[in-house]
Amino acid sequence: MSLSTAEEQLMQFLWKQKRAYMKDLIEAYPEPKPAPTTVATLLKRMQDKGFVDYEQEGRSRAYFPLVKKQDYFSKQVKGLIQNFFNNSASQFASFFTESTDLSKEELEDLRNLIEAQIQKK
Amino acid sequence: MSLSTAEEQLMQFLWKQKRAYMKDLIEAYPEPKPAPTTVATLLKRMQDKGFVDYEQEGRSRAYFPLVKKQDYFSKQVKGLIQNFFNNSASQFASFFTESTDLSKEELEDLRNLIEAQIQKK
DNA sequence: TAATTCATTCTACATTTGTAGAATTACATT
DNA sequence: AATGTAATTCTACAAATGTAGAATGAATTA
Repeated sequence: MSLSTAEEQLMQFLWKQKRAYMKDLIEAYPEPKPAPTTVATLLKRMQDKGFVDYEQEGRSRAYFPLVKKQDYFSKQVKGLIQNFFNNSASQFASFFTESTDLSKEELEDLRNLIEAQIQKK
Repeated sequence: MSLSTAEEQLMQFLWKQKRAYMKDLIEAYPEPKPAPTTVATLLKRMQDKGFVDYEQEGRSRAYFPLVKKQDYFSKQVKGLIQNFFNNSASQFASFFTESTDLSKEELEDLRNLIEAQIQKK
């Protein structure tokens, strides 16, 4: 089960805020903001899908993510690699570094990082 | 406009075959294969979305992709980077190399590749 | 206390997606 | 020519998604 586009957007706000009330979530949206009922529906569905939960806190609810952004993200990338690179992460990596326009500094940082990883092996 | 999951799967077959008849596409599916009408519907929708076209070839049609796999893929990655790394490709890259479990050889290949890119700048 | 505000639930409805039957057409084969 | 077979079009329908009004409840404030 995964998130739809609208749900994912909302999830982003939730990841950023860690814990949020309806009010905060609506505020996070750019204009034109959705109706509170819309957000409520999305939250409900996301809860059914197991991505968020809430804690009743006095009058209203404090919503929070159940899934870590990192984990969700990893799954996305894994999916992409599977679909487009026949599951080869390294093939993905080379395509990525070639097609993305990284600056010299960024490339150097990246090289150092990889260097460090090689050392570990 | 982007492809739905089912459409994307079909697109993968089309990218692999470059040019294909209905028959070939259905063959590409694993069991249980979808009904021909299902594939036809998907192709129609993909055509409306501008992702495929066909050439009438005698009795039947030769379908072919209008969008390159690379381009489509790039857009996907760009979207991910935007959503999860605030548009920083280098941040994405480091997260990627850390979280993916590349072998020593793969890492070395990657380093060399990056090294070569740095030289170019 | 009455009026206002905010969150939540219920209900609803249009659009998109996944899937395919029925009918039609056009060739392929007997 | 008669029949089988594959491709296409039309139609349909259930599920998922995007969006929100109406109603309700509860807290806030005038």
